[in-house]
Amino acid sequence: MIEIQFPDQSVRAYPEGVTPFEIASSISEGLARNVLSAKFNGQTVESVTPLHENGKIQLFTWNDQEGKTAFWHSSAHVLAQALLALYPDCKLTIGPAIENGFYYDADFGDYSLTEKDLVEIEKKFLEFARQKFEFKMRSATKAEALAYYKKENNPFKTELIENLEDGTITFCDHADFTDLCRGGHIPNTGSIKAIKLTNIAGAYWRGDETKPQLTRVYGISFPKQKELTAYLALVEEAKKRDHRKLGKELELFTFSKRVGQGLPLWLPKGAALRERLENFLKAAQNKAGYEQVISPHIGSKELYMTSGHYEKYGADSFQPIQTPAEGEEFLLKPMNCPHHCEIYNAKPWSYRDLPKRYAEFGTVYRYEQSGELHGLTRVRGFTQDDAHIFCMPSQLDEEFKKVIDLVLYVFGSLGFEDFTAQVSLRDPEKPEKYIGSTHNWELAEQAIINAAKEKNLNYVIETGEAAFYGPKLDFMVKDALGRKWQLGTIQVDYNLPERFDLNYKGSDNELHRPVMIHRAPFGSLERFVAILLEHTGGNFPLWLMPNQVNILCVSEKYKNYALKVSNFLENHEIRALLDDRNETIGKKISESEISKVPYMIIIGEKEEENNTISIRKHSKGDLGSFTVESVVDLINTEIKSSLASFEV
RNA sequence: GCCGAUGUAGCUCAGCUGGCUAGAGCAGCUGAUUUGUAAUCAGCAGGUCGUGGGUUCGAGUCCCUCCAUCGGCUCCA
Repeated sequence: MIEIQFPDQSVRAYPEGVTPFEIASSISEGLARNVLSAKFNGQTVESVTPLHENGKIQLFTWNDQEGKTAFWHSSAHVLAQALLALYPDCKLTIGPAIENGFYYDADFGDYSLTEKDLVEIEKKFLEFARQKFEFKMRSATKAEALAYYKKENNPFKTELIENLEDGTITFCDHADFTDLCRGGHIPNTGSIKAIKLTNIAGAYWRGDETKPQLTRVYGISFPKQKELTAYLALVEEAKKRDHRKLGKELELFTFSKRVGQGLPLWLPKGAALRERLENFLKAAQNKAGYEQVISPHIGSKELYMTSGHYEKYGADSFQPIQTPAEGEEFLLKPMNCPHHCEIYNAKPWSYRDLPKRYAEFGTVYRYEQSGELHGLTRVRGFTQDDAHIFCMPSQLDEEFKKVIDLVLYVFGSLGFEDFTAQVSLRDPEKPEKYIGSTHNWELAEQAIINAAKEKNLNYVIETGEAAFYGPKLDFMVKDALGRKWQLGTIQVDYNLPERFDLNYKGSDNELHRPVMIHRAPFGSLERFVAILLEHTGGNFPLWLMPNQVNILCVSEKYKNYALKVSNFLENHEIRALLDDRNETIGKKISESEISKVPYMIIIGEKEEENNTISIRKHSKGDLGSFTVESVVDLINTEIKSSLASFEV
């Protein structure tokens, strides 16, 4: 007998060789039916793996992420089986579970798979799934594994196996299909009741641009048809919050083929919104001791050679502009840091002057590959809410934490709660990607980790994600469709001060090197507005709204009174628009609701007589009759309550 | 940049396997209506069917080029 401990700490005895599935059956028939995967002593095991020692068991169902992962991982096996059945010459590579579903990469040779083919593949998939094939793991020696895929003439699998240690290689069989696999399956294919192959894409073998491109088939599967239907409805709903769609509908920004791809044009409402964001941050930065600076949109090529950016990105950038007579070379400014270094260098500094905090809403231009452009989230010209802090090494920790406070204030005031902090460190295996001494990198990485810990950030560490000159703390958020984007960023940099020979006179009367912090709470105004649009669905916080109030006249007769109301609001700094068109009140309300204006003031005979107004709240309906003064209070109270407080 | 898909009026879309002057709703303009909490009625106007080429008696529809967009990959200072 062995002793099995459950997550609630209770312990039960089972015969040696018991499987997780049998354990589930011993608890309840329902659990046995629903159990999808299991962990034993923290290790993922098959639900049919016999257990031979005492240990802790965790059983997972569809309600657990682990259960879903096993479900989708197993679905990938069935997808591979279906692909091979329909396209016997295709070469399978890998197919993992992902956050929402799974994919499989395969080489179809000269055949190019299209969406029309997906229907057939789905059919084949379900045909296999229904047969309740069991997933069975088996070990193989390296020689056996290689022999199998040599016979299959599959160079991709062969390459994978070459890199594996002999003795650790396992296969998973179901039906007559077999695949190289580490494990983690559901008991059998029968529980996969619904499948949707969502799209086809190209993907490079092993994620390497220089290697062959494979065809990737994405899919998602469910234990019930109903859940697939609900999922697809959810995706449709999310598409309505797409910032590209809302930006057009709300007249915030546009693009023009003639201006050029990836170059956003801000329409009046969008520009005003953006300006409010800028003013909001400027006010906080003033409080926090920042000074505004301004730098030009181009800079001499030499500037970026000094900073090291030219060497790193020069070849893949917009190419230098040359002056007609002298042949001098200038680059469109791709980042503000080198300019700010030269601003720092404009005069000598004492340690008493530090930290210096230079802020600029700096518009920069970067050549992004055409296939990379995406609405406002990835563009070729954008404005960073940039600032560079030059401080003594002893001030670094405190300055870094102050920046975190500022970022949290910005996120708080805009209702962003759903973000993760990502500590991006260098990849120790690829030192050639980075500049600067190991010692400085270690200092900087430690400073960031300390600050993240001390500020109680919920952070994850990603190696290999650092900038080439230093590690970063990035604030990541998801868009409507769950894609991750970086918004705020804070970066520690020992390298640019070195390259620009920045210094200050210390108390010892010697010259010392300052440390530099790059930071941008929004990241870029473009991306920030995009994500804000998707998070709010266009219902921005009231203080940001292009129009806060629509004044709607029941008929043109009440225009004069409406004008008085309009002027009153304007004098109280409320953004109100008067709709005195010859249209029915129903139509005006409908249009106002569609344009998401937060408040409507309705003015007719009653209101004019009693010197009142009636208020309707967007998506809520009629609030009743009020004085004009009370509207101002209502709006100001709402604005105050939505803004976080910022103390320095 | 790579793989795949898409491109018809300002917007959202219809136009079947190629066949008369390319349609609708919304928005716009004109007129009537002066309206009470999500769309008043009528009329008018609006398109070289993304671009350039080709096939054909005939192309919005088929083929190719380029451009842009969308979904991924790669990249992201």
